[in-house]
Amino acid sequence: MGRSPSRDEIEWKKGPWTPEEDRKLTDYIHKNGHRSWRALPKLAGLNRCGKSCRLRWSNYLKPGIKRGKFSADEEKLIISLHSVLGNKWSQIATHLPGRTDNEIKNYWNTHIKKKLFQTGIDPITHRPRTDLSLLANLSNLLLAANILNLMNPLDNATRIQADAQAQLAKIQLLSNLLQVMNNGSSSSIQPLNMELLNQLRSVPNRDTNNLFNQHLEPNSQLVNTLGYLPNSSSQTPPPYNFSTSKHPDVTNDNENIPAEDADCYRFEQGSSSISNNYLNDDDDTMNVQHYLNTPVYIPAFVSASPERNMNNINKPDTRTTTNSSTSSTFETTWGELNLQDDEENILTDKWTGL
DNA sequence: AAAGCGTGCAACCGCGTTTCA
DNA sequence: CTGAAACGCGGTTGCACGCTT
Repeated sequence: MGRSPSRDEIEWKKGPWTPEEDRKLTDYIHKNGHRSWRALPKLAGLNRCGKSCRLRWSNYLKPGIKRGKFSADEEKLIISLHSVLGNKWSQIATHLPGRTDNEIKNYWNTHIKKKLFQTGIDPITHRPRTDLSLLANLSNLLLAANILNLMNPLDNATRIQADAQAQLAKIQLLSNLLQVMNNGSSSSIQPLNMELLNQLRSVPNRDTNNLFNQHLEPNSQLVNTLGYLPNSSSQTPPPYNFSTSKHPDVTNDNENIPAEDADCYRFEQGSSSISNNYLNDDDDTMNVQHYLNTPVYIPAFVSASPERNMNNINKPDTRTTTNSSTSSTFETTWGELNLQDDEENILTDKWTGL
């Protein structure tokens, strides 16, 4: 619908508010409230349109508005909420006391969006970027790493830098490749994957643990930022996406399954031990049946993905995990989840493993 | 020192929705 | 019921500020 501005409104003052105008507006609203924004400017002695007054009040002058830097928790919350609500800034703002929709929107556009993009996450879909330019950049990174290694094999500093760069490139590339390849998809992308995969294998790696053969920890930065691990295998994010992470209290002590191959851990009711607890390839998806209607302990970022009902997650438990190969630490919040009968197919259909 | 450039954010604009006479 | 006015929301703009060249 909309309404074209009347002649009077064109005359209103625009631009930044002066302290004097702020004082007039605040004084007036404290004394009289703001029943009619349209009538307010005249009554308050302001040469501003009602809309401008409303915006100034609700975004800046209203008591209780929190100014300043967003905390890490607030940032996480914004990202989580955005993954569910999209650009519904006013709805997001209702979950952040003291923050306005405008402030959250600005923070998203100037900080978070950029941060996610640099981390390789599409800020719109909240899934890893799989666009060709990104893959091309990674390809260049790998090439650079190769060149650095070849240029000066005896120079320790250069070698360390090249190794670090190669490691980074591998992690990013492998992560993206897996997402693209899991797509089951597009024949045009597959040859590119193979080419990049070969590049990946060709990068020299002086570590005794060849990264390519290691089991990757989930991208901790991504997980901590998003609260869940996104997956690009479908148009909409899948309800589940198992990671290789494990609860620190759990040791995989049976069936000769290497701990790093276990993807999902189940606590026996009334016991701290685990059994029949792994899902590490397609055949193991059958084991899902054993999980039905029993508590399953999985990372909360799995269970808290957008489609799931958050109420199903019990006993949140945040633990710090150390990646032994990189000595890096990251926090994962675990939760107990009761799978329902009708969720079996979701698990088996969406399960994607290395 | 100054021009150019990038960044962050307050404020504006346009349009959809709700309210009310 | 209808249409104008008011409100609310999301996208965009423009300016101040800081950094780089």
